[in-house]
Amino acid sequence: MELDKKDRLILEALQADARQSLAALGKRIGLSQPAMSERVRKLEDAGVIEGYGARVNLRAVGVGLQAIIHIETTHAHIQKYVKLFETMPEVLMADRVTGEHCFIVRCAIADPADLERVVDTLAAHGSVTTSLVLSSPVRKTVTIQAARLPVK
Amino acid sequence: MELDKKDRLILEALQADARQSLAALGKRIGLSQPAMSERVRKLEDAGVIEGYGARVNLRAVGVGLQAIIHIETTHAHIQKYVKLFETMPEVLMADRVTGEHCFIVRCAIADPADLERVVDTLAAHGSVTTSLVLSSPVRKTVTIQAARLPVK
DNA sequence: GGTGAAACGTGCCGCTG
DNA sequence: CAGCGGCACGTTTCACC
Repeated sequence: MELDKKDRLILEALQADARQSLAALGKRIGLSQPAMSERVRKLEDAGVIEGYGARVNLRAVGVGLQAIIHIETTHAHIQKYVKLFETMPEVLMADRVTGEHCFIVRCAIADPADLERVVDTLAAHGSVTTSLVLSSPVRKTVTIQAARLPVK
Repeated sequence: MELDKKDRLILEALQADARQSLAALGKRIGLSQPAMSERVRKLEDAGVIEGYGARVNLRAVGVGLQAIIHIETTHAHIQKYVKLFETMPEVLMADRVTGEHCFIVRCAIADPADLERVVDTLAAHGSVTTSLVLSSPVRKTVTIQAARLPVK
């Protein structure tokens, strides 16, 4: 789908606040409410907008810390890891990457015992290197998905 | 703020779809619409909900690839890097971490030339190690913020 | 829980390329 | 003539009491 200037403005505005009304959105962009409705629907149908999410403060749901864990393993274990990630609520994001590591995994950690458990679990089929997140100077909006909220 | 079971359900539901109506939300949770309205407002005021964002398909906005770049530098350059990140639209996320690296940075890349430019820029005050993202088996919802959408 | 106000979806018409 | 935006209407949803 081809995006024009107004589509980009709409995406910007919806990322800043996805719950604003179509009328407000229209006012900001310079379009009527029905026109906005139409454009947003098209962006959704074309898959440009994949959905809308709330940005939840992780500290408020008991996640005091995040860890970025690098995993090195052999090709034979790749699929096992993918399945493992899916069962772990602490795993916020897992990327398969090029380079000496196979996966880079971001985890939500409640406390040191939690971290230990996560590291031990992930070390099952490979070796792990753990970095703790001290601060996140840039964070262009990470939301964790509903079903995976770590249970407190 | 203390979250009860229903608050957690609300957070889940809003992360799955932030644009659903309060009435629909209430039906799902088992609360009246005014009660929902009140709860959501409190979650917002308490900072548990930090905002609402659209999840945008990065490919649709011209980002074909992501790279995770590790930066090693000396303490004197930390602040310079933070400022640098903020000026770079390609930087989606930057975390300061413990371990041998100082920063782990996730970048949105349009094409190889773009990657080269980003790497060169980031290598200004330290040394970088680049990993390309092949796939993201788990991605509990990353949205990039409006103002930083890479211009195509 | 109820009520006034605001938002949403739809159908129709006019403009423009 | 096709695509897109504006206007007006009925319906739903919201905020406040």
